[in-house]
Amino acid sequence: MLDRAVSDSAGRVPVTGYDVARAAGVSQSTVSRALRGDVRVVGRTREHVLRVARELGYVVNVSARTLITRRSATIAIVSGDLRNPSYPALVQSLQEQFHARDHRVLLMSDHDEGSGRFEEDLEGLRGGLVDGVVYLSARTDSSAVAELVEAGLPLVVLNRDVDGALGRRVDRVISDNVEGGRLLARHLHACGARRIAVVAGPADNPSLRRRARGFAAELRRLGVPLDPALVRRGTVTPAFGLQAALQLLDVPAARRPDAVFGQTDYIALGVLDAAGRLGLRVPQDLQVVGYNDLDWAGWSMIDLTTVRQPLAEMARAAADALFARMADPAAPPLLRNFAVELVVRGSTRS
Amino acid sequence: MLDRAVSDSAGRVPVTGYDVARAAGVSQSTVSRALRGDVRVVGRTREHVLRVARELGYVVNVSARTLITRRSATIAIVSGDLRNPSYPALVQSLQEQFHARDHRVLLMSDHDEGSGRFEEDLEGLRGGLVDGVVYLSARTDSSAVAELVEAGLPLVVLNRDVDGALGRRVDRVISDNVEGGRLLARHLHACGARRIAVVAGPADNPSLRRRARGFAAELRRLGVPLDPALVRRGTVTPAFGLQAALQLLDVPAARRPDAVFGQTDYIALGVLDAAGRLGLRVPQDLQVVGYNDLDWAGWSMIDLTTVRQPLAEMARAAADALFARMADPAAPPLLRNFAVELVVRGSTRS
DNA sequence: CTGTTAGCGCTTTCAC
DNA sequence: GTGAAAGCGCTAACAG
Repeated sequence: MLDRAVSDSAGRVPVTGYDVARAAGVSQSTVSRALRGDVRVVGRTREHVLRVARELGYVVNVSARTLITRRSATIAIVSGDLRNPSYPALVQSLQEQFHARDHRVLLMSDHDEGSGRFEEDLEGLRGGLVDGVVYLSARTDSSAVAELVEAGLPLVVLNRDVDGALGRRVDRVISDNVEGGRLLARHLHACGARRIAVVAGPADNPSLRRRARGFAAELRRLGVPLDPALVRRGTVTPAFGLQAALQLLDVPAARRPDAVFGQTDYIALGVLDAAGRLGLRVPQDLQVVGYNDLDWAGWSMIDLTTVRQPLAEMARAAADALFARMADPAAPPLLRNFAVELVVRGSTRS
Repeated sequence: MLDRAVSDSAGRVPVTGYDVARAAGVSQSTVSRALRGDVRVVGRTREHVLRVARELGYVVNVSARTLITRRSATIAIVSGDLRNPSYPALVQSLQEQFHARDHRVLLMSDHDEGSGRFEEDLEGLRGGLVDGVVYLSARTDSSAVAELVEAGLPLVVLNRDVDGALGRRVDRVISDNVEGGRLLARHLHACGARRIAVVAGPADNPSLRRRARGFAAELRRLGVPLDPALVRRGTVTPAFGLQAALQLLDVPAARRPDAVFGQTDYIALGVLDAAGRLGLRVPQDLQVVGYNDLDWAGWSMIDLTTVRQPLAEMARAAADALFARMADPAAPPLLRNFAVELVVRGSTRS
């Protein structure tokens, strides 16, 4: 009886299938079969093997299994900074979806844009680390996505529009940002807003751009075209929303906007803050709308009119799409565009 | 020349080190060395190998490497539901810490408590899937932690007190909840509060329990002991905070509390909401304090007095502790207890 | 410096 | 129904 003394980084001596086989008096392949519930193993043998395995504290080695089956049962989620409140709900929903399908989730963050570290990580993804990728970061640079698709890795882009030729080749699960923008424009107009300002996020974010397009187009159609002088562009943060709104609103009443569209709830929050600081009552003196219907948009102290995307269903659809892609790499690219919903609250006159 | 036609689930034909070796006219082990930057490979050879590897699109197979090195360069983070705002910031910080140390992050959620699925997942962790675990869920049941430690897996518990014998055997990075409770009690008392209510979370959460202990002890010391009739216990949600506060506050003014301690900001939010609905002015008619200093506690519409934990430093300490544990499994258990800080805002009279 | 060789622990033919 | 044997792709001795 060989005395195996190999230990891993934690100093543990791993129990292998051979150890179980020896203790159970069967062959290692029978252990493997028994543990995977192979029908060919007769009941008595199987139960015996399982008991011995449990007694020895045997756990199957994931790497060895992955190496031979070529399936890691792991999905990568490439997310933006979780402190940005757009991401956690989506990541959690995805995690639940994949968990329910017996897959693990590797969390990747792209925060180090341009540093080269991210590109390095992507390489890992191609090394059999994961069976598929859900990409939900708003990273402006699509080359990462392109590279992964090129490498043949199943990939679904979630909640992020993709421009150009790539957009037509990759699976996408998105919501109707153009319509969302239209809904807000129509609502604000119906509430009497006529001098409307926009606090926008980065120009290279395709989702925000579509949102803006729908918003502007609808206002034009309604006869109150957007005044370019009332558009501010910056980051998706309350801080920028505050700063931009202070600029826009701290002017003589006659020239002051009567409504502000914050392109995300996070921005709109800063706008609400600015209104408070300037003593403007919402919605009497100023109407405010956001986008996303984050958790806190419904809290009574915020009470923000906004647009809701069906995040949970989108996560489910993304998981479905990814598994479909894994099952059939040659299938035509899929596009699911979910309808959005206007959520009217106290920040507009309704 | 053998024509290899094995393909993985995505239909890709993987390029192996042997393919590179053949194309470069060297041995496979030289390829391995060159790619890992082994000093023994001469410059000329190395560059040649690297170029060929790049041309062929070679990526090292992670499973094979893990199988032999017994290090997956992956850390598991066991988190609670990311929609609970306590978690995202911590998860993100940890992700950054491990990323900076060239480790990946496997995200595990414990949401399915008691379903058996979670236990199943833990088994995976023992199968060489990860090199270590950071446990930051508030799951009441510590058996999972115990099991992992028992199995010899390096594990650090972050931001969560652990009771009993286990607590003395496991590495912990926490903050001083007792002191945090004291700080709030002292502050409320100094602000004139005398009839103080508490909206508490689950009784089996050790962190909240310590927080409560410090709070109650300090009030007692100050001569205004907590009235048990003014304590409500429930879930860590604004909804419960609202409901509990409505009960506590919707009474004749003489019997009404003049301050409420929401054991987390998330609860305190519901308390603020209740105050608003009952027409109570904060802080004139009612003072409110929370705990955690979440992102939104500082927004002007919330403006909540609370206690701040140094989350980023705690995440760094947790990563340090975990790597130390991986390096020396026999080291004595570590306990890092971070100081907390009172953040005074507009919800108390200061 | 480079090549040869022996596994890591498992799944999966192929025999019996 | 079970066992023997052949690798999966890589790292790490050990030779030379």
